[in-house]
Amino acid sequence: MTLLESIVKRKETYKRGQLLFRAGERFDFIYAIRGGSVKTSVCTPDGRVQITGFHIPGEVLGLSALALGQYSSEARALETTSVCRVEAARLDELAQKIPSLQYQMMKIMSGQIRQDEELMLLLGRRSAEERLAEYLIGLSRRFAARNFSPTQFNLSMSRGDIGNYLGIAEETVCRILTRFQNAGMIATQRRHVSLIDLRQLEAVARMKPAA
Amino acid sequence: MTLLESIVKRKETYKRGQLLFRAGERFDFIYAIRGGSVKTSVCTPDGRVQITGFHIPGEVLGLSALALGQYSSEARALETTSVCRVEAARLDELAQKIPSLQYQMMKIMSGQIRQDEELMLLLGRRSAEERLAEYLIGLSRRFAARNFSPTQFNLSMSRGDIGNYLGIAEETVCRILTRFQNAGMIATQRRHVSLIDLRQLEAVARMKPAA
DNA sequence: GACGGCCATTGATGCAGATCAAAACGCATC
DNA sequence: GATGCGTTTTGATCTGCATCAATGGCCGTC
Repeated sequence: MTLLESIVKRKETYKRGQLLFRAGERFDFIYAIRGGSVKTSVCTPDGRVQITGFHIPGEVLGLSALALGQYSSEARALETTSVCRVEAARLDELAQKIPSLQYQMMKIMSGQIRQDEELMLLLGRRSAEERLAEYLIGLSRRFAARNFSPTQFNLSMSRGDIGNYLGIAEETVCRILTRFQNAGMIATQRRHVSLIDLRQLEAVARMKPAA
Repeated sequence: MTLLESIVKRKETYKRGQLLFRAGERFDFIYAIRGGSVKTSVCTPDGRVQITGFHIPGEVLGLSALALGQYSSEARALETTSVCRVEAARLDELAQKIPSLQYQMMKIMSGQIRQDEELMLLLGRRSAEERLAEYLIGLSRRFAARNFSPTQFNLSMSRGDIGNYLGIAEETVCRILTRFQNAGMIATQRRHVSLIDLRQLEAVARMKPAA
């Protein structure tokens, strides 16, 4: 990633709500996020949408387009976001020059698959409370990894987005957040969240009898 | 894939229920399925399981292990299955000799990501009936691609497996299959399925108001 | 060919979470 | 600082599907 960045200097910024790419479009670029955040989503022919991920700086978007030469999902900025854009056509060239690049890309994709598997597990087998607890913990970890506070952060996505991502209704997200708050596990005010009792949150995320 | 097969001749066979690899194990091999079928699954610390895919001949397993050097999921034969096993350690060597190999692998992974996104859409946003209809249609397509009958086939997985994969209960799978049968869309007897009215099935898979 | 285990099917009941409805709040614009 | 819109929150009701329970069918084993 940092490697890519050092090679290709093409930067772009997107404002909240702007599209980076949409599903079906020709695969021209991969995107490395430098600042801000992005959501990716897929949709059914009849218009229902599933958000497949929220992406923060340091992550790479667009590689799933490789197989068919067109993007499989759409990507939209959640806030003002700056990216580093790399022409897909130049990737082959670059890979020739930098042998480790292809390996890096494979690692990224491999990691994406792993992450998707986790999400499937979440969507298929867990209660709404577990999903939300897991979600908050996951965010906390990701922020920690970027040297931000793991216990105090701002959500760049709406309750509706969170619900969609987790496969639950917007209202249920609110209700459960309230429940967590009453239990003294978190505090929220609008999009700002404080995780107060991470241990208890983890207990919620991992409880329930076996299947 | 065929490329791989031509290079590395290491073949193995597994009987119904045998493990190819399990989650957390060191990443030693990738597997190309030659005959039979395999299910892959991930699980929560507390033992709940989510099946992430059913795999048929021509498909490659294990690439998601690349990122962390260990398998993220487990793979188990659904019936007698023969595979072509390639040492992970040799992949780098091979990639040096055959430039297109890495590209092929990336394509496979990219395709896997795409497929996972579809499954997430399925798990997150669709009713049990739609899921099952979609599932049958998907199987039909895959069989057709391998020059098997797209309307008559045997399921190598149990109702329980199907339910787990689709995020619904075993009993619900049965009930809906019965419903489809009563509606004249399919006929089932035990693991043999005939798709009678594919058009109607497609209608079920894609209906319902938008979100 | 009878026993035992697994898988499939069907029925009855309960609940988590969707959906519908409406109020309260924050934020941007004028 | 009033207006209006999008977001969040809370309440009431409804329902799809899980869960519990029981029976029946198939297949392998002795």
